[in-house]
Amino acid sequence: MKQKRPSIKDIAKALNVSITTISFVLNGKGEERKISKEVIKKIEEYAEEINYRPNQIAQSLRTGKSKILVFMVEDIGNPFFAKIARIIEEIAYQKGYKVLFCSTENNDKRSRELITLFHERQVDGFIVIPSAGIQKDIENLIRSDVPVVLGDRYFKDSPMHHVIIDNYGASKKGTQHLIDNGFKNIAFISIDTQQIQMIERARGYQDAVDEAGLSSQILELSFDDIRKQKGKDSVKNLLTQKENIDAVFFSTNYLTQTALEIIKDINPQLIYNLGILTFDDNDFFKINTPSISAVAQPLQEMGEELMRIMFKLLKKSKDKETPLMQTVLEATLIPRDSSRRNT
Amino acid sequence: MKQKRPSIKDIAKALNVSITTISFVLNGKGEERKISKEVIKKIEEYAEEINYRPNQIAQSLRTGKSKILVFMVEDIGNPFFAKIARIIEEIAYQKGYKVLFCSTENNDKRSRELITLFHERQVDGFIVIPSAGIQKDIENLIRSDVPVVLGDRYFKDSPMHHVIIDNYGASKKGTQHLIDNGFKNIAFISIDTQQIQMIERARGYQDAVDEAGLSSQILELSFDDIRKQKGKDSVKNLLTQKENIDAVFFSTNYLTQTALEIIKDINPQLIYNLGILTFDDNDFFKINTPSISAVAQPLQEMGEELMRIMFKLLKKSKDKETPLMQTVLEATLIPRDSSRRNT
DNA sequence: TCAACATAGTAAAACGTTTTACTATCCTCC
DNA sequence: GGAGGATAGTAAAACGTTTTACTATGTTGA
Repeated sequence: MKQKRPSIKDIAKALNVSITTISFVLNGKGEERKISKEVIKKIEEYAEEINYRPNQIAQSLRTGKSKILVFMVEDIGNPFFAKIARIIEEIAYQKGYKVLFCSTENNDKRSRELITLFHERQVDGFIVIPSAGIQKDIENLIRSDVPVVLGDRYFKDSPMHHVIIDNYGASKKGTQHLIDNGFKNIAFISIDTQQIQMIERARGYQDAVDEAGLSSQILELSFDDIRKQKGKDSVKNLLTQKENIDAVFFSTNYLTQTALEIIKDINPQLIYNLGILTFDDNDFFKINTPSISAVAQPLQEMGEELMRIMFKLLKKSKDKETPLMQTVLEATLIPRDSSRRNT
Repeated sequence: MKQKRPSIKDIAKALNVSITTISFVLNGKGEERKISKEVIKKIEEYAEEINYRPNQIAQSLRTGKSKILVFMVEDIGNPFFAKIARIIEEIAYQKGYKVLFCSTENNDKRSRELITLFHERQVDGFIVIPSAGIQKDIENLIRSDVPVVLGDRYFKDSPMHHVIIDNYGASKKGTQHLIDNGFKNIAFISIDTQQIQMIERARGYQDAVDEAGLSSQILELSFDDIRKQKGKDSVKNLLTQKENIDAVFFSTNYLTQTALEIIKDINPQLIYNLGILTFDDNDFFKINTPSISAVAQPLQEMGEELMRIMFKLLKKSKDKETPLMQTVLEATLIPRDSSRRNT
């Protein structure tokens, strides 16, 4: 026999106390509301005994809060995002929040739909890795007083809370590392996007190369072409036609992944003669032969920082203005074999 | 000015119709309940016009359904699970369900807590990759009439709906592949666990080796030790002390990952002289030098099948018994360089 | 003595739905 | 002319909380 979960009403009946009193006591307002010690004790003990848990849905209906956060990423199957997700999940659960994950596929339309969907279902807050074209939608969201924190990227002319890394600096540092190791013709392979983080990375590369008096070579692939023949051909062209290229800096992890495949395809030996550096570390870069040097983003800190800001926003009282919280973290260069020049 | 979302009440007021009528119409029961065409039309048009969306929380409170599913995995940061998560997410959203992901860390206590947590918050269904010791908890869950589907593993003496692969067959086939390629001393490295899928994999290996008249060598690491020095030392011992071992079959992807690191550590050349085969494919195995042969699980089908069963369960009427749904899928052997014997 | 206040609670509305049970009006048929 | 049935709805309870406004009783102090 499946008996239903006890509700406040059941406690009320059993103890012959009013629902109100119980609610006050269980919400820790017993003292404040002048409920006597005995009654408080009686209620707490009984609640414990029957293992009472408030019905979250009823609470949500009444309070308008759902205790659910949503984490919108490009692709939850991408280890970079999956790892951050893991960290966020952990912190959220500790504070009694649950996290919904969803993949936007970097697609504005889909992102918009998801935002609407979750906004309607009244999630309490959004942690978003935004696709490039949803600035307006996010602005609307914020205007309707929903806590939003952006990660990894932001919108240039729209001040929002965010946690990013110093992409320009990291990229410049990475490029410099290649230069220091004696590479002279460094190509930068990136995504054809208006996303600020990619632009910054390209800028960092450009400046480093310029300052060293070297020539630059930027290849931008479209997000959709990457895994298709077209994308592969572009990379192939870059690496084979221009024979002078001696190192490649990839602006993001999934590019590297595809490119390594292509490089292997072109010529298995090529990888040993090419300097390789990638943004975003990955467990496998360490294992690869040669191991791949990376500019690693501080995932743990990013997750923690995103959540710190989110909880600040969740706690803030409606009336008083919250100051803009924008954190810029530093990436770490992890030099491995692939960026060593073998003479 | 933030205006609140329209509710049924607002429509009622605007159109001068009762709440009941509106609810019927919007739930498609207009005809059935003999509401006139004009009223139906009027209500539908107005709802459209003001972009009315029912409040899911109120619906949940009333109906007891939350339209939320939970997907419990070992670690959402593990690409194997992240990929399945992605597939499940996709299907769920299409049907108007959302998915909560959570990581159990293969820890019974944590799993139990999560089950309780979500059960209390009345999620509509559980898709679980169970840790070994939570059979009782899952049984309880099922007893209280919550749809549950297990993935990847199951409990031997407890009939539940599940989607698994033929681990024994896949493992045997993999081992056989190594044997066919001329390896004579194949070690099997696995996890020290009672989980059925691991036991089956070990059995497949054992049988294949036995049938070929070769000697077997099984190393079981504890889940906790894998990333610690202790685990590394064990693997190192196996590979260096017993000089006769010429191939290694890893029972799961994160083992392979750690092991490749260790192998590289011991001697960068070793990897070329060792046959390597792993369970679970990964984008990087293809890229690695040498590329790593894998026994790949059909992620897409697993996800689809899990959801197919879940929706069957969600739809079923309480009274009639659902037959046990247990799907066994086949894994695919992907031979790559690491299982080729270089003489 | 009685106004004022503190104490220890409680009743009832509200959140936004769904659903059961009801009603008012008209029509038909004998 | 009125019983019975169809038509086209509606009122109100219910889901389980939170919260506002209220009350009954006792205590104090001038």
